[in-house]
Amino acid sequence: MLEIQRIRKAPEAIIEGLKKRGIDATETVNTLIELDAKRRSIRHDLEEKQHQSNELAKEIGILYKSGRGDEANALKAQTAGLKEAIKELNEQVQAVADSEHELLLTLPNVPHESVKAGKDEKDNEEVSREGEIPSLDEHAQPHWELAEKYNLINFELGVKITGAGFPVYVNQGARLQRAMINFFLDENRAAGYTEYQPPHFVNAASGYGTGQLPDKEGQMYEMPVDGLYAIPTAEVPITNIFRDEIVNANDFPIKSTAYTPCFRREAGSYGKDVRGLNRLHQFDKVEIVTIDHPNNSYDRLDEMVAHVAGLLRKLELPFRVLRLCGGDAGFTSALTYDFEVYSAAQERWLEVSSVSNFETFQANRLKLRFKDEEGKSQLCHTLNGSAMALPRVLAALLENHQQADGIRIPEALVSYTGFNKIS
RNA sequence: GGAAAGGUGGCAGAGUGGUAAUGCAGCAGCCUGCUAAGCUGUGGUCGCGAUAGCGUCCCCUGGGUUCGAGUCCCAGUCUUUCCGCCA
Repeated sequence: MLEIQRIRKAPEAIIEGLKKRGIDATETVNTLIELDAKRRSIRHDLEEKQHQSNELAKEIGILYKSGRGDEANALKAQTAGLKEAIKELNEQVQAVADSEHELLLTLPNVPHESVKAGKDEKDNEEVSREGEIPSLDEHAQPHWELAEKYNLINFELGVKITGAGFPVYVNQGARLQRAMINFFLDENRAAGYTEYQPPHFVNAASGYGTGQLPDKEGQMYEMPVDGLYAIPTAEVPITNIFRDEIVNANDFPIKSTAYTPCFRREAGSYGKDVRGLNRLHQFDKVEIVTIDHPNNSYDRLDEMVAHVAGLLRKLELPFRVLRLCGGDAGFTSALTYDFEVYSAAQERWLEVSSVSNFETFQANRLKLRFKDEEGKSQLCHTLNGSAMALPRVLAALLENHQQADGIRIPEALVSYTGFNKIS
């Protein structure tokens, strides 16, 4: 959620920035400014009346104490009108604040200056590319065939137990999953991230805190009896650790990592892209979350990007980094870098990680702040990224490292898997 | 699931109708041969204001009673303890 103060201060900059997303926010911004002015003016009146009322109550108290009940009763008569006015103003201010808030929620984050205007993924900019795309022979198979051939993943079994999109990993497939989780967590920990094991269900307040609610409600699995939601990413429980907190500026940067399964309904996505591991209802992911001072958040973003690149390098996967254009970036993001690994057998790029700086957009809803040098509360910047999402890494691993007699496990993973080849 | 007790500032902890004691911690300043010291100041929020300052709201949440609510009433919620069930 954008800060109303920021809109009030520089409405033109907001409107200009949002144009990169292909949004004309002129009307919304103008309405917001009107509502904001109205709210503050009513509030001013309200506070004045409340002040009068407080003063009167105080006087009445003093009069009673000194035994001058008659005078007190005379004053009491004056309070009736004030009370009425306060009640009414209160309702007015609430109504204006509600519509202001509602409107504010419709505005996405303003893109960073480096973000190009654009409509969709075709307008994303490639900022770097690394690793060699293997030239596979004609017998090269996509991962869903490899998974079956080597009995790594059983999709049908998942359908029997639960439903489509809930695969069962078996044997070396299961061990590889466990190995990757440990590998990623160890790497993240070595890079200074504190490891967490958070709940896999969250309450509604946490859903609102990170912005899954109210807009993406249909994307989460929900347990209405208990009012809980299955997490779509570890970002939700991890970031909400810091909800309503005033963190110590000396602790910056606050770096956290967690492995969790992720649950997504993926309502409305069908077709080719859902084949195999490309789109699942339950998958494993190791997430990194960073909280930092506004002055340092972009340095931190670069660090996180470098860290994720290091992971892919160790997995010996060819990848490219994209800076998402305005139209393709997420609602809450100011700047997002996507990592895509080339899937040789599918002959296309697969998104394996996404690293974003949300600036204050998330912190504003979370009320996540720190005390600046002057002792004033200021919103933190939050960033997060996947490091990494397992299914597509697994897919790329299987496809890119396939050989005639099996699948080669990259060096860095061998001590985790306990085997260097899938056969 | 049953019963009881209880949610007060970063923490501890008073306050049963008159507008949030006190201690500790943190921060800022001052002082200093009593040195694991002393003194002073310092909660959050939003609004007005250039600063100083002024005001509003905040004692789990939402309602209610009252001139006035941390305190009384109603509803909800969470925590703790005991019992039951249980990996």
